[in-house]
Amino acid sequence: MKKKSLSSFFEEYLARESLFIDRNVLLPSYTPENISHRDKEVKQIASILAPVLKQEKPSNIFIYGNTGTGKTLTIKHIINNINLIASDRNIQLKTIYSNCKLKKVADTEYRLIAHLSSFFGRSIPPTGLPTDEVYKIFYDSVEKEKSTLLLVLDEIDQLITKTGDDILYNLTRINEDLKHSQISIIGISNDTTFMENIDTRVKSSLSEEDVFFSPYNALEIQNILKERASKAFKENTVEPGVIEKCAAYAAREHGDARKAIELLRVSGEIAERNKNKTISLDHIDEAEEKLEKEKIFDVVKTQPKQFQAVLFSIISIKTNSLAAYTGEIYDFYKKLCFKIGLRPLTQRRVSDIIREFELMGIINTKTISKGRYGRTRDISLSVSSSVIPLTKKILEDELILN
DNA sequence: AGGTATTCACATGAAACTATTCTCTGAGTTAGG
DNA sequence: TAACTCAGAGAATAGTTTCATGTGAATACCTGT
Repeated sequence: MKKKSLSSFFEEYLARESLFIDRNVLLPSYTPENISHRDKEVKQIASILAPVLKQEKPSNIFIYGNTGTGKTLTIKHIINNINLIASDRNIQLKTIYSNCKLKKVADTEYRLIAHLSSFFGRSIPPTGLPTDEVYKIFYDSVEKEKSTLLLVLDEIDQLITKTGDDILYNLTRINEDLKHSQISIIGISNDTTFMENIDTRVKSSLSEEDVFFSPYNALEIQNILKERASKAFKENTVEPGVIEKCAAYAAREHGDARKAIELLRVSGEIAERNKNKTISLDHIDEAEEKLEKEKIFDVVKTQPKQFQAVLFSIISIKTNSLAAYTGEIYDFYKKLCFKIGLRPLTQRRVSDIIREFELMGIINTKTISKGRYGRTRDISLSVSSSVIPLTKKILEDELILN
């Protein structure tokens, strides 16, 4: 009986007409043919990089701007084009794109170099070797290649803040030693203030050229969305006002186009699942809520026990009183640990954990001084109150399950 | 009243420690010639 | 004697702890009026 209904469900699913032509167009991994509203930047970067086609070393570039302003997209687009021409004309050129945020791939000095070496077919063990050794392997493989190397380091700020600026220094120094090859570094950063606090020597060598990506305004996001929507959805499936609303949402988030596109995609998915023929404004609201829920549930479930315990403490205190301070949370947390048989961490560590939750965007904190009564952080939840009870429930389950 | 010094309750920073995972090396062992 | 095994040294890394220093403003304490 059940089997039958299930198969009929699939039948129906297949028979139903999809709203999408190509869902991939709305995924973050999609690279469009041409990039709108970034002509100036494309031209600028292209002219800086053009010398590689004459076997000359282009300047290092530092690209910065907020998330979702098309930095990665633009650079990938340009790199693709250069690669095409280079292979056409038989020009010795190798480009490597590496995202420094990816855990276990390129988020430390050792791993970054190991990762880069892997592009030359050298596999390097995840640990055990001295870092110098890894540098040597990298150096040798680059030297043997006898070509120009364009190195794109995305989210380079993450790498530098985590491991210090030696890497950049070492990389630029390797370049000086190379005889038959040369390396150009293209650093991409989401943090617009990042350049201010790194070593001046490194600074001047990395940012021989600067390119700034300003946030898209609402109108530009609308255009981008329209373009994507026309490729992703069938005709007349998007109700009027939908694009505008998505754009407005993203403009609120500092012109983050990625978010707008994601919102549109999820709206489409919801509409399709509800068997609606069109995507309406209500679907966007639903999508927005769904995205927020997913964000927090993901975090909650994947965090280690200690983090969960801290978050649970925050939520518990927050639901009982208006203000939550570090001290109270730590007390609650310690009792909680005792109850569930967890070894409590020091307050120092818990303080860091709280900070990390803030970085994840789950809570907001504000350091305040209560004068004679000390200094602390005022902690508030930054997720909508509708998801809190459920989050608390999930945390409870996770914690008790040991 | 007005000004200055204290003081609280943490924040923030740096260094050191712990545990885990992994490679490399070289001594000892084994099996075949 | 060559091949193999296996323990120990050395690395990288994540997650902490320990120690040290910093900090903003409500109060306590003066001072002179």
